[in-house]
Amino acid sequence: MGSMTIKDIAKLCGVSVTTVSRALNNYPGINQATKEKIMQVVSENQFIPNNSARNLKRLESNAVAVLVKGISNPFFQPMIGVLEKRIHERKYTFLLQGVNGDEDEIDVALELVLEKKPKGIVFLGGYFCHTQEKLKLLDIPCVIGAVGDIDEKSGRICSCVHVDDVRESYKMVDYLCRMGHTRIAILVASREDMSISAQRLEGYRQALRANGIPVREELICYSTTDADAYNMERGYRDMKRLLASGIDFSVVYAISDTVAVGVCRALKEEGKRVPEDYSVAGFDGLDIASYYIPTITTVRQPVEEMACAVADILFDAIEEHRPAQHRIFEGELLVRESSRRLV
Amino acid sequence: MGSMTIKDIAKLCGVSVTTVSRALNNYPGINQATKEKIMQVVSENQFIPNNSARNLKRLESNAVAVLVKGISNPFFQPMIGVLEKRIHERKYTFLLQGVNGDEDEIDVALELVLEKKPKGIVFLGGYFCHTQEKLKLLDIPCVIGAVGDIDEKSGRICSCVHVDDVRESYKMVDYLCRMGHTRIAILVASREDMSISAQRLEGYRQALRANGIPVREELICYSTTDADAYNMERGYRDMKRLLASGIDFSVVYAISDTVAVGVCRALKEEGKRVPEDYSVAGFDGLDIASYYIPTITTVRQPVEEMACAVADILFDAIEEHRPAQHRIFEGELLVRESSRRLV
DNA sequence: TTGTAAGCGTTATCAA
DNA sequence: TTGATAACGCTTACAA
Repeated sequence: MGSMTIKDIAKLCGVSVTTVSRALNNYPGINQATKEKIMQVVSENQFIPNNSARNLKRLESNAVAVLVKGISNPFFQPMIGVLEKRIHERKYTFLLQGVNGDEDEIDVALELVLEKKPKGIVFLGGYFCHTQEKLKLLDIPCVIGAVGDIDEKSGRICSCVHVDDVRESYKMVDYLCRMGHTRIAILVASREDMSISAQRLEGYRQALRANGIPVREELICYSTTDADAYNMERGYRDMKRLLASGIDFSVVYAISDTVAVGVCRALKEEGKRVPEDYSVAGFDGLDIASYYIPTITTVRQPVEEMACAVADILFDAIEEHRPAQHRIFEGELLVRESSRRLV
Repeated sequence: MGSMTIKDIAKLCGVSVTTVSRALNNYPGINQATKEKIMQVVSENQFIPNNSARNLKRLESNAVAVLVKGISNPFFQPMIGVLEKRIHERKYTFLLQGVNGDEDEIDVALELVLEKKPKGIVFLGGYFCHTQEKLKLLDIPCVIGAVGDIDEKSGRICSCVHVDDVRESYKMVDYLCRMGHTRIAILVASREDMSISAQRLEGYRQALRANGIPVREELICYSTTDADAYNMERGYRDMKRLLASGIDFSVVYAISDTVAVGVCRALKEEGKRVPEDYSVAGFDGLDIASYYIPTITTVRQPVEEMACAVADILFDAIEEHRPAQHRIFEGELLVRESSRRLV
């Protein structure tokens, strides 16, 4: 049978729809006995309230939405976990929604706001270059997590939490230089990328310059596609290509730890030892970087702390009406087995 | 200003709401000029239709929902990717929703059905032991992906696509036995688990029996918590514990490849070589298993094919009204560097 | 080709 | 403590 409505329940209980609604929503000022009776009929008939009708009528909800572009990115997994926990602790409903690669996250958010009326939104992933005008339309507290810099004007509307990708990347490359490396290959995303990949590349350039090492374009290896720029296969493929090219280098710095894993495997298969023949470095500080053999030198982003900050800032804005905040976290250079001093 | 409605647009254009609705929904029988004018006003004012109102009124949508319990499980990532692609190809809207660990997936689905009226649902993850009664309430085509066996009666209502976890696990353990191993440690989920972990353990028991090897309870290592039963840290921790216990074994069979990674790392740190000192085997056939050093012996589940089957079965049910189907896929034993014959 | 008006299932307002 | 009733923003007969 085509699912019950609140009216059917009202009829079955011999009360009005208002009373049923009150029972359903735990409103005060309703007779305990009436309420119990209603709730029993509700569960006997497995009645489920229609959320569309609720959302349509309700002026506000108690939800916080998390929109993730690239939900398969392992970097976001601990973030999502922490966010879920925090949001629940604060007695909000946690709304997780994936954003397709070809969708505009703000458009998705705008629809969501009309539909579900969340109290706040967290954006994870994506590029995030939106006009302030569009951001203003959102009109509820927003925090962007771990997407690198956003432009200054937008920053007054949206909070953001991230590491300084240029600086952290600089840290890594500077370390490699100090270890005596001068021919440092880097695996970045596509040439068109304007996001974290571009920033990490900028850090690379700055560090080389600061160490008096010329930037050699042939050592910058761009991904041909944007889709798989961050996976193991990509690192594997490009590493094999790099080795075959005969280009000389002593260390490979990969845009992410997953790519670094592919790099290590390719080296292994070509009979090269890490770090004896080539050093390898990654970025992010994923679990796999510390469980791989060899463990992989990386820059750890403090994901859990960052996720906590995202939540705190959002709730500050929701509950205390605090203005947008920007928190930049310090990454941690983790020197591990995959890199060594060049003698 | 508090967001426009279709009425405002109608007023601005000097037409009725019906006409606006027609323009918005690409209905036939509307003057091209009127339509263009309306669409211009719509975009000038950045009008966004309210989905709650739409869903409330509409008798059906064109969406297919994918509900994932444990969205961070790397096993589901390629599945989700393929599903998204297939669903889009068929011109359906792809709805991805996470289900919290403590939520009942059917309850979530029931709400969703009322709210969004999808044409079909895919369930990934979770345990899936629901009464047929409850499943019947859903009343739209459902496919359960990769969750192992569901009980027979439910099977008439829901389709399912999976590998035979008992048989595949048997395959792995039988292989290990044939390689001369008799002391095979296994890392499974918690004692209470009734899902894939229990089935893989059953396959282990059967294979040992078939090979005339007694099942030794001390070689069965249960996870203390259910939450992290499948991650690297868990494998690492339990492996260290197992080594410290002094229990004798020649191979460790982990419930998943991620756990196997943790196992390998722990062995490495204790100065043990894989496979010379201990063999290691995993399950699932994740990318990392083929990129790890050593590459990890595993049973590959044909995820992409399985995801395609999920989609095909669902669309068969939606468009051709075909009854529930069950497809059991064959896993593939991948013998790799992490295991060896015991001499 | 366009408009009028009746719902969709709920919550909010007000009165009883 | 309860109930009538008017919205919420949209789609869809049906009428013009």
